[in-house]
Amino acid sequence: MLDMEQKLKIFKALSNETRFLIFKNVFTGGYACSLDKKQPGVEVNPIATCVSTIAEHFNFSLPTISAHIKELKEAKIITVEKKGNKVYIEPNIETIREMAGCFQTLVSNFDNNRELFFGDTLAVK
Amino acid sequence: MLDMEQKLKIFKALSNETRFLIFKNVFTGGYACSLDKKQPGVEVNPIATCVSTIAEHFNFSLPTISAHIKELKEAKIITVEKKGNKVYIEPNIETIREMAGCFQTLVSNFDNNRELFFGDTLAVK
DNA sequence: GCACATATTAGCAAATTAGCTAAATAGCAA
DNA sequence: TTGCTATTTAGCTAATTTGCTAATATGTGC
Repeated sequence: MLDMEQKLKIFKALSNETRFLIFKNVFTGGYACSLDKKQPGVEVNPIATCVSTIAEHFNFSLPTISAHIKELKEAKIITVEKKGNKVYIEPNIETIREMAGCFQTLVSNFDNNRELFFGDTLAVK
Repeated sequence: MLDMEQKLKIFKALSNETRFLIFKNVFTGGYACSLDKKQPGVEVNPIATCVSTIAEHFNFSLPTISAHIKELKEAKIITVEKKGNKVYIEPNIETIREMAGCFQTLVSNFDNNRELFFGDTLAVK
């Protein structure tokens, strides 16, 4: 279970547009690591990518993107794995699964309380 | 569907501890409006509360809490309704339902892609 | 070793956020 | 009207965040 401190980190990490876009692309596999194109034999998760590849997609400096990635890592939204002189970034789906569960629990409890109190159900639009 | 701008607002609103605690208490009905205790006949949602009642639970000034509530309102996490000279705060469950859906979609797509690619399923811990 | 590629760290400036008090607004009620 | 309650706005300071460049690892390959 995610404690409050961890949830706050996750919300903060995802509240910045640049970090949100990195998150989006890491999770939906929007990038391929340009280095892997040059070294097709290297064994990595096919949706992993690396810092400089992500940075190519933004008009920000590499250190800036590196710092954003660090924050996503500390929020446990992504994991990083160093191979050679590259750092591969991978989605941490378990954290997202937990977030889905937290929000869903809130919704279920709310609907259930409503039914208990009012004896009705709230129509979902 | 929540667009990116709206999602960023929601994440930012929930990234601050004070706002997170207000959110938590509004959604789980932790508070009763002290004013309603004095006027038991008034017709309000039983889990609604008002700004000064929420502020009683924090060691911050009323204007500070008011500003936090405004940010939760602009993120559409809560709704506010003015009745007389009081502002009642209610949870906006639809936004939370959408968030649950967004995270769940991400998880489902991820698991599905994994199955398509690797032919396996990821055990949920 | 030397050059090159990848990434992080350090140090700085600008912008934003989060808190405060005082003042203003708005509704209720004597 | 006057006073009281509830809330917001204005103006301010301190802290945090987000960006940069320059410098510093760290790993690869000649």
